[in-house]
Formats: sequence, C-alpha cells, structure tokens
Amino acid sequence: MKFEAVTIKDIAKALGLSTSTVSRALRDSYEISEDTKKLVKEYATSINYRPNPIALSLKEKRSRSIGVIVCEIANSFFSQIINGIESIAYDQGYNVTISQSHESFEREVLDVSHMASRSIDGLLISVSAETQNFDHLKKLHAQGLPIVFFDRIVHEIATHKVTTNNASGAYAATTHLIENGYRRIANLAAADYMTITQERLSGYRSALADKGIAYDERLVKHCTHGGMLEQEVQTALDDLFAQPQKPDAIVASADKLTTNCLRYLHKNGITVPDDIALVGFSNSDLTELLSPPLTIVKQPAFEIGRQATEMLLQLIEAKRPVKDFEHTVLPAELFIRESSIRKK
Amino acid sequence: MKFEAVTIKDIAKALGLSTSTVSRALRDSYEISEDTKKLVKEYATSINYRPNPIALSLKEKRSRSIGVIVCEIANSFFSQIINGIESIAYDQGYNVTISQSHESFEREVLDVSHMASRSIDGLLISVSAETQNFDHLKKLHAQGLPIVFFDRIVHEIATHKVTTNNASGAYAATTHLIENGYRRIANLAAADYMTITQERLSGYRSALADKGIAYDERLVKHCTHGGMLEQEVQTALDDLFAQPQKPDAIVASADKLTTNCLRYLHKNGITVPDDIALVGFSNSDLTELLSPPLTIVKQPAFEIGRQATEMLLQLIEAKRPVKDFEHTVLPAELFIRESSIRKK
DNA sequence: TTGTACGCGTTATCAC
DNA sequence: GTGATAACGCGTACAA
Repeated sequence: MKFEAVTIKDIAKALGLSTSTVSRALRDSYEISEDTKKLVKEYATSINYRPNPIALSLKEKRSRSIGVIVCEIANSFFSQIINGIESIAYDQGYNVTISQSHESFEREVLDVSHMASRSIDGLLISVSAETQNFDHLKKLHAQGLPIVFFDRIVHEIATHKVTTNNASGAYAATTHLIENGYRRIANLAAADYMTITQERLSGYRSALADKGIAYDERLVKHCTHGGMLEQEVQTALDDLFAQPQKPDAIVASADKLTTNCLRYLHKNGITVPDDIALVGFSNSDLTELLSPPLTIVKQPAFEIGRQATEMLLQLIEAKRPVKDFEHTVLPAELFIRESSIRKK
Repeated sequence: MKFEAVTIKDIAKALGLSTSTVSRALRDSYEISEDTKKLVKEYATSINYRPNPIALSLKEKRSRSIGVIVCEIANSFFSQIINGIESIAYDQGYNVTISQSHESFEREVLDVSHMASRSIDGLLISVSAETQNFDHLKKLHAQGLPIVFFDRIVHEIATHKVTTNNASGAYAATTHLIENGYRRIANLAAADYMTITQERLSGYRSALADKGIAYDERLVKHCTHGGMLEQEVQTALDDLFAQPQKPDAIVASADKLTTNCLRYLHKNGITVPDDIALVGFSNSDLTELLSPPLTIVKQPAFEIGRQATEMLLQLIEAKRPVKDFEHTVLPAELFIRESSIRKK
C-alpha cells in the first residue's frame, strides 16, 4: 500500500504550465502574474498539495529534524526535558526524533550511528550511564554535526552544554539533613565516572565539610546502571545496612536511585524518616504523594530542554563555525517534605 | 555550519570509476569483478561512507520512519507504549518520530499535518481527549496513509486497532470494591465521548448490575481533559463530596485521574481507605509506594505498542491494499493493594 | 511573464 | 565488467 502524494509536476500538467512556473507561483515569486499565481494556488489547495520534504531535504542538504538521545523517556526528568525540546523545536519548524539508550553503551552507539545516517541536522544528547568512551560522538562532531550536551555531558567535546547545578543541589540536600540533626549521611550515587555523579558527590562532601562532619567513603555506594536495576540498588543498600555503624540518612543522587531506594526501604520494613531519612534527586510529580512524602531536589527539566534546543538551533543555523561555546548551569530546587524531618 | 557527507560520487572520482560501478560494487552486484568490489568497499569503509537516506527515500518513495502521536509522553502508560513501539520499529530498521498532543485537538491536527507532510510511512495514534472530529485522520487515511489506532481508537476509520479490555478492567476493579464491602462507588471518568470512557463505564455498570447495586448517575463525574488539569478533578470531586449521600469508594478511569484524585484526597485530609476507597487505572511504577499503596488496573502498555507497530509495519509493507482489519484487545490486570481494602 | 535545464544522491536500465 | 543516462521532487539560474 503506497501513499502517493501530489507533486508540482501534477499541477503543471493539469494546468498546462511548466513545473518552474508552478514552483514560483507557489512561492509567491514576483516574476509570476497575479492571475497565474491565483490559478496555481487555488488548484494546489484544492488537491491538497504539500511540498515533498524529502526532495527539499535532498536539495537543501538539511532535514529540519533534530535527534534526541536519552536513557529513558519513562523517566519524568527526561520526559520533561523532551517537552522543553519540543516546545522550541516545533516553533522553529524542526522535527524531533527520539531514541533511548536504556543506559546501554552499545545501544547508544547504535542510536548515534542510526541518527547520523538519518541525516539529522543536529543532536541533543545525555549520555548513557555506561558511556565512558566518546569516540562515536567525537567522530560525528569532528565531521561537523552540531551537538549540544545536556545533563550528562562530555567535557572533552567542545560545544554548548546545559546542566543543572548538581553540586549545589546535593549541597542543599545534605545541609538540610545535617541541620535536621542527621549525622551519618550516606550517598547513593550513580557510576563514579559520570559527570553528574562527581558533581553531586562534591556538593555532598562540601556540605559535610562545611558542617565539620568527616567524610566516610564507606557511606558512598555506586550503582553502575544509575538505579535502573533494582538489584544493584538492593546490593548497595544491603552493604550500607550491614555496616557496624548504620547511616541515619540517605541522599539518593538520581531519580531511579531515589525511588528504588524507597522501594527497598518499604520492602525491608525500614520506616522513613523514623529509622532513616531520605532525600533524593527526582522530577516525578508523584513524590509528594509517596509514603512518606519525599524531600527532593528537583531539576528545571523543561528549561534544560528549552535552552539546549535553542543552543542547538543556533549552531545549526550559524553562518560560520561557532567557536565560543557556552555552558549554561541552571539551579536545582530543594522541596522539603516529611521524609527528611525527624519526628520529635 | 554544515555537515558534508561523503557520496558515491566522491568515491567514483577518487577511484576513477563511474558512480554506477561504485553503487553496484557496494551493493555486491554479481556483475562487478571481485577486485573492483574489494577496492571500492575498502575505500568506502576507510572514508566512512554512508548512503544518504534522504536520496534513498526520494527514490524509493518511503522514508522508513513512522510517526507516533500520543497525548503526553510523561505519562507512564504512553512512555511504556513507546518502548514497545521502539522495540519493534528499531529491529525492522524504522525510525520513530514522536509528537505530543497535550490533549489538545488543535495541537493534534497540527501534529498530524506536520507528520503527513514529513513523509512518514505510517502513523500510530491515540487521539487526544478533545478530539471528536476525525476529518484530519480520515483525509490522510483516504489518501492511503497506513494508520493503526491504539488505546483511544476511532471506530469510524477502518484499519487495525489495539486496545486494552477496558470494560473487563473496570469490571474487575468495581467488583473488587463491592466484594470488599463498598456500596456507593463513584466513577471518575474522562470525557464521555471517548471510547475508553464508554468502555470503562460499561464495565463499571455491568459490575454494579451483576451485584444488584443500582446505577446512580450522580456518582459519575467526567473530566474533559482526562485529568490533565488539576482543577477539573477538583471540581468533579468537590461535586461528588457535596452530595447528601457521599461515595464510599472511587474508581478512577485514567492515569492522571487516579493520581490527581489521590492528590485531592491528600489535600483535603480525606484518608484512604478509611474515609474512602480508591482504585484507579494506572501504569506508574510508583503506585505501590504511594500513601496508601494503590490498587490499580494496569494495562499491558509495552505489548500494546509492540502489537500496534507490528500491525502498522504489516500495512506499510503489504503488497496489495489490506481489506481485513484486526482489532486486538489485550487484558488488563488488577493489582490489589491497601487503597481498596477496608480496615476492620 | 514563462519555460528549459541542472543538480541534490541514489539506483535501475540500457548500452558498450 | 563497466559506463552513461534517466528518474525520484524541488528550486533556481539562465534563456526566451
């Protein structure tokens, strides 16, 4: 079953004109008489003519579509970012093609090569939790494909970047716990090589330092898949609770880590915040309805998507190679709820 | 900044061959000598040649990409469906382009026209909560664009469809409440003209009838935007609770209705299930962590996406017009948790 | 004011 | 075994 569209040629034939006349009439060229224009336009409308974007792409060497790669769209943080991306892209007549890496490096490489050979005009990407080698992106970037990184960025590639102020988000969360009387604060983190992990850990350490609490590396647990696997979270927490001196609070450094941590605590009958306090990074709109309502660090996801897209379109539409790159850092916000407030 | 790719022409020039020879060598044609093939292939690999998909699309009149329109990807139900769609599409070499209607008819029409003029090979769509007129889809379908409906379908258009057994899902939820002693069971529903609303309401009514409970239309409240707006849910529930005889249970007939209903109950200090029981349709993976853990009707979202995509690809790749259409109905599953169990 | 010819990258068809 | 040419749909420089 094929879906045959009307072409300029059909219009030309029907009206006894040449294709170029039709083309010019449709584009409202000054060289065409009003009569012809009117004739052509009315006929085009009547048969519902639409220019073939593929032919245009071939000619203009641009597809007016941008690629987006995230680990998981089912994650609120990323779906909110995508809303931000769409809000800008749509207005500018760009199409958005989305792929998910599911936190797999292999899949990300595949996605990227797929996208590259799909003639996208530019790429927005937050790398997977497994990604430590950036050759696939470097190659593309070297070939001239505009790329903008967001959230999980790649320092080694010189281009625009948009992130949250992860350090200050973690700092605020940790400080809040300390000020509420917690002292043995664990950190449930994603893979240690990730930019977001390093930044969030550094904020956590600064907060401890500023309050004169010694940093204890036994309290920091890494989950290589960013909490995607319930198993890795379970192992990390089992470890944590097996220690002689148990933690009295946890800072969870990513959406999935936060919810899977809470899931673990529920399963094991550990009450929050009576037995342990919990603060986590999350963009879910259900955190206030959880048991207990969760204190969270929320990232400005929509805005991240907006700004990254604006930057990408700027790169795509730049007349000359861009040399000055920006790294926008947006503030995170701490929402204080019951999970981190010790009951008297 | 442009991103110039290598073409067959470049290879031909470099190797002193014609473009047709190069093309055939790359496609491993039998008419080309092994030596030439080897030469061409090695050179192509060395300079990282990739066929231009846009040129191929123009020639083959197919883009190998399918469009997906849903109301909101931030909704777990839809993001899970998209995972299912991707899982099939990717394997078959199809690209997925996603657009959101945000439950707006106007936006949906725009999305559809965007997609149509983007030369997608087929469309997967769950219509918006506002959509009552289907001309935009009928026109496209009449033009020969393969369409498969899922979730919120359009009966008037003859094509493949995939839905959940909404009636039996609602039936199970309602029966469960009745068997747990609830008698005045309200129904928080989406717009009355939607297929899912009608089916879910009919399941609800059957369950009441089977248990000998009279249907009371005052207990059925509709939210035109499917619960997207907190305000509409609030109005509906205010109405419900203002009645002389208050309900003792609520069946919420959509993801957003369920969570926004719970939000309302929290805000107003109404305890679940002590003051009122709650069962809702939801595909969120957080429902068991909510306060209280929610009894839910869960749809096989991933499977819906998979099957709809298989059907669409079948339509796209059919040699002759398809005349026999299937409507696959998948089972929903009831997960019983605390929100619907009366404490003694 | 309108028409002709070309090129975007590719492959199928025909010619040599 | 290889090369030239046309075609997909469009826009535009050039010709008339």
